[in-house]
Parts: sequence; C-alpha cells; structure tokens
Amino acid sequence: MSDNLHPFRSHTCGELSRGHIGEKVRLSGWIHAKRDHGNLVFIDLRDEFGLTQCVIDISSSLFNSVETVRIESVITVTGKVVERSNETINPSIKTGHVEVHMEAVVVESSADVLPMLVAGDQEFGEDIRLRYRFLDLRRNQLHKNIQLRSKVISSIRRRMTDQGFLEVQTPILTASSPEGARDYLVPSRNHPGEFYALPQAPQQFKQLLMVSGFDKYFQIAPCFRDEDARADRSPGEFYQLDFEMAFVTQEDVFNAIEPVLAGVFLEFGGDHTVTKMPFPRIPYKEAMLKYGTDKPDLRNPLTIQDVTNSFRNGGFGLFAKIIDAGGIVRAIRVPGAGNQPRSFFDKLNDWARQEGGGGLGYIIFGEDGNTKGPIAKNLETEKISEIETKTGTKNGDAVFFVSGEVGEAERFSGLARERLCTELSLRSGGQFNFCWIVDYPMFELNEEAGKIEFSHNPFSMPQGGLDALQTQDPLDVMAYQYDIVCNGVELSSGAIRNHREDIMVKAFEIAGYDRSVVEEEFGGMLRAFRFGAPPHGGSAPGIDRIVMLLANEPNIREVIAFPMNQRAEDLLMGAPSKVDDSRLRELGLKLNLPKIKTSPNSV
RNA sequence: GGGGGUGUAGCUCAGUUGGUUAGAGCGCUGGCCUGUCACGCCAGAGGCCGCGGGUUCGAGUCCCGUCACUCCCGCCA
Repeated sequence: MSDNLHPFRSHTCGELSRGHIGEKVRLSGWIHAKRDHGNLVFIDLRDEFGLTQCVIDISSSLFNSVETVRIESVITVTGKVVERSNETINPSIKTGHVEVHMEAVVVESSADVLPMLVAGDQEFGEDIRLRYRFLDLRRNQLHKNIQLRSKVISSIRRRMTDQGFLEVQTPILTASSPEGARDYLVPSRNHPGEFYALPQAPQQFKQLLMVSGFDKYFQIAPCFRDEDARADRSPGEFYQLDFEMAFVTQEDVFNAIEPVLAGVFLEFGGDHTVTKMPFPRIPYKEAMLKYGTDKPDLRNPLTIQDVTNSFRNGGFGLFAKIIDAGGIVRAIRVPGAGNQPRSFFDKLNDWARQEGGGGLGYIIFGEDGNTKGPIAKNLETEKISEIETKTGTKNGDAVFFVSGEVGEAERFSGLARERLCTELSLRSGGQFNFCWIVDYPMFELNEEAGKIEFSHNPFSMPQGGLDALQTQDPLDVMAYQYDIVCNGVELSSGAIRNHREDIMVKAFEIAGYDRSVVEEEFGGMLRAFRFGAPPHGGSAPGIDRIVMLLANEPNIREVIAFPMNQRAEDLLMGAPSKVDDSRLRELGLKLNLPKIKTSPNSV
C-alpha cells in the first residue's frame, strides 16, 4: 500500500476515540460480529484491546467480499475514523463514539464454521472447549483469567524479590522425590532401563539451595504428579510459589509470606476484604474439633462442639451405645434454625444418610423454650440443658448432632457444618478469609496396616527434636508443619525442615524404615546435611488455586491456558500418544500392555 | 478402582404415561433489508436420539451392558 501506515495496524481496536476523527487508520483483528443489512454491513473488529465498529455500504467495490467473510476471520481494515451521530453512539464499548469507514480490506486468514462461538456468553461442553482451546481463550472470561494469572504472577515475583528472595530454577528431569504421589517417569536413552522422574515439587532442591548458602529462595515452580484430578486439582501438572528460608522459625516464615499473599489478594481481590495480618493460627486438633476439617472455610460462622459427655449413659440409646463402643458425639448449633419446617430436618437427614453418615440428629429449641425432636424426647432434661449451655444455644435455634467413631464423626461433622451453612446461606460474602493450621501430628496410625506412618512429608522437624522422638508416644509428637488456608481452599503446606541427620534417621526408624532406606532414598540430601546445613523452612502456595480464588472460578482449569482433561489427556495436542517402535527400541523399552482397552483418542 | 450426574442437529438444550413424520434458540446456506451493535424479516439444509443388546405390536423414552464427559470417594498437599 502506498500510505505510511504500518502494514497491519496503526491503532489497536480499543484505541480510537473522538480525538482520531478524520484520521486515516489501519486496524487488524478478528471479526467479532457482523450485522448485515443488505446494503450496509457493520463489522465489530476485535483484538486483545477492544472492539471497533467498521462500516461499509453497497457503493463500495469491496462490499461483496466484506459481506461474505465469516465471523472470526482475521482481517486488516484501512479507513477513515468518523464520528457517530448521537443516536448511534454505543456507550458499552470504549470506541463507541466513532467508527471506521472501510476503504480497503485484506483477509489475513478466513475462518471455517466455528465449533463454538467466541462472541456471547453461551456455555459449551468442556471437551469442545479443550479441543478448541484457542477459541475458548479468545472468549472474554477465559482470556481475562489468563491475563489475571499473568498479573498475579508478576506481582508475586516482585513482592518476593523485594523481600530479598532469590529466584532459582531447579531441574525438571530429576530423580523421584518422596512426596508420596506417583511420579511421571521419563526413560533415559543413555541409560537404558533407567528413568528420570519429573519433580512432584522442588522439595529437595530447595533444601539443597539452603545448604548451598542461599538465604532466601523462591521459584514459580512447575510440579508434576500422576494422580487423579479434582475441580481444584489440575491433573498432571500445576504451579507453586515454592520458597524456602534459612535460619528461620515458623513465625519467620509466616511473617515473610503473609504480606505477599495479603498483598496479592488486596491488589487483585476487587472489593473483597482480606484477613488482617497476622492471620489466625489454628492448631490442627482445634481445627478438627471446631470445623471438622484441616481446611476450614472461616466465612462459615458455624462451629462444632464436643458433647460426648452429655450423651454418655443418656436416654438417647443410639448415641449412648456408640459412646460405649468408643465413639463420640459432636454438636453444631445453628442460630435461628429452630424455625425451619420439619421438611428441612428430614432433607438434611436424608442427605446425611446418602453421604454415608448414620444420619443427622437434631434438637429444636422452640421460641417458647420447649425442645422438639426425637433426641429431645428421649434425652434427660439436665443433659439437654448441659448441651444448651455448652453450645450457647438460644430459643429459636437448632442443634445438630453427629455421632460415630472419632475420625468418621469428625469428618462428617465437617461436612454437615458446610452443608448447614450452604443450606441456610450463612456464608459471608466478599471476603478472603485466611488462617494457618499449625501443629500437625508428625505421625499417624495407618488403621489397616496397624502401622505408624509420616502424616505429611518426612522432612518436617518434630517439635521437641530428637528428645521428643525418643521419649514421647510417636502419635503425640507434633511437627513444625503448617498449612495456609483461604476460604476453605488449602493454598499450601510447608514446614520447618529437619536438617539433622540423627533426627531424620530416628524419625524414619519410627515410621519403620531402616537407616539404609534413608541412605538410599535421600542420599544426596543426607550427604549435604553432613557438611553444614542451616536450620531452614518454607512453604509452597499453589499458584493455580490463588488465581482460581481471585478469578472467583469454581474450577482450576478456568485459570490454566492449556489444561488437560480429567483423564490427563490433552485434547488439543493429542497427548499422551503412541510413539514409534524405533523410539522405544532406542530407549530399550518394550510395551507390555494389559488386555485390550481401546480408548479412541482421535482428534 | 468405586459412586452420582450428563449424553438428542455444528453448539446449547426441550422432548409428557412407551404411540404416527423428533422440536426450539444460536450457528450454517439462500433471499429481502442503508444505522445496526443479541440487527430484523422470509425460506432452506442439517439427526446412527453416544454405542451394543434386551423387553414390547411399537423404544429418544423402560431394562442390562458398554463408552465418553463431568462431579465426588479412593489417591493426592
């Protein structure tokens, strides 16, 4: 072209305003929408920056070609910026006061009929969305989410660097680490029969960096785990803000990361409030009692109390029997729920049975002070008033009860607490509500195997050190292990690490592992610990989950540009896929597949 | 591995108690339309009702199996 304009664009599609009236401009973008009036066609041209209306009428020789271009084709438009008349201004777009009168049009790339629409907010099935991810990513919501993700990561990186954290990359091809998930394995060509593992987390590397004298490390680290997906768990791979600090206590770690998280959530959280620092610290045991989970949603105002003693040897036989067998009873007081109709209680009871709980007992405390329900009928009045006192119940409230074996009752009371909250719309909105869960047990009992196991990863420092391991019941030993939770979502877990060989060997011994196992599994790290290791600790908040909360998305795939589906398949790229026999031979591999189970993975 | 939900036009969905020729909106194709911005109007094409089996005179609908997607449990921080 003979003008001096850039071959593709002089302006973006979000740029033109009244100030450009009369200018000759060039825009490139996708045809977002087309309104064809027969002798007059409007095209909304879209790029990442906005929409601009372009117009052409029958008098132009280009008219026919413009009329036939399909939506989502990419075109370059050259023309004059013209003011819109008052009646035709579109206040809903930035460029709505002007339009471009098309004088030249180049079709850069024409689009086929679309499997899903880019414009509009119709919902599409997830397999279509994943297969045509590039179209989905053009759409407003997902595009915004990925932009948000980028900004969040930049902000996190800046905040970490400003605090003196050093960003270090660690290997992707490495050895299996002890997180406990399945590893993704990569066969080695140079060492037939041997495999690399993709890191489940850079756990050992960050500890090695501490031993290497780096005082504060961080990384936006990819982590790979071959485990099944959930709505909040991306299959295959995800990202963590992995960080570690030398010469720190647990409180030092909290004080370092709280301002980063609070800062990011304030920066991108819109009008949501963020928990004031310092975030509450809740001991694991307390969390399990009060909330029935170690990732409590503190926007839920309900709490759980133990009322086992008020049912022991009481008139309500079912619970008394469970208690005799070693079980417990937990109570949830729900303010105002006494006014709910009978059907409300029945519905909850049905739900409880469906969830595998025995049921959900209740006592209704009427406005008149009388109690109602099957439990109230059978339980002694003094025991009822004991419960009333213990739970702080007032007239008009209802108290719900869960009874069973300790672990099961605890878990189920947590589910019931959430259910009641949702059912009665008690959850406060507009908050990012943070807390730390601290004082996790170092070990737990595997009921089936009757064996003591590490309850988290084996790298945590036991509270009380070697002495605690030697003198206490292992199940009473707590670790300097902590989780950070926001709105019921576990953002990360971390620990003050065990940097002492002797304590580590002892810890493994309690979990039933011989010294030789430790030596074999973590030889690299043990060796490092023998040459001067600083006390250190850290954590690793999940990036995807942070963005998911900030974007207010219920599903983690909504904040990942190219996620895999639930079965860890990439429908767009066609992964995983078969490879040529020659490649297998090179790696010294021969397939030994289980009986034919064809999954047509054709794209 | 187990449980729940879903599967009907390119897409999103409706489809009654089992009953004749399976519908709508969007998209697509053609026609009309010079001020729309969810443009409008008219016409049309498009269906292995996921797949296989069964019950029945008759199945999109009921039963069994299977596959796919999704949510949950297991698993996983």
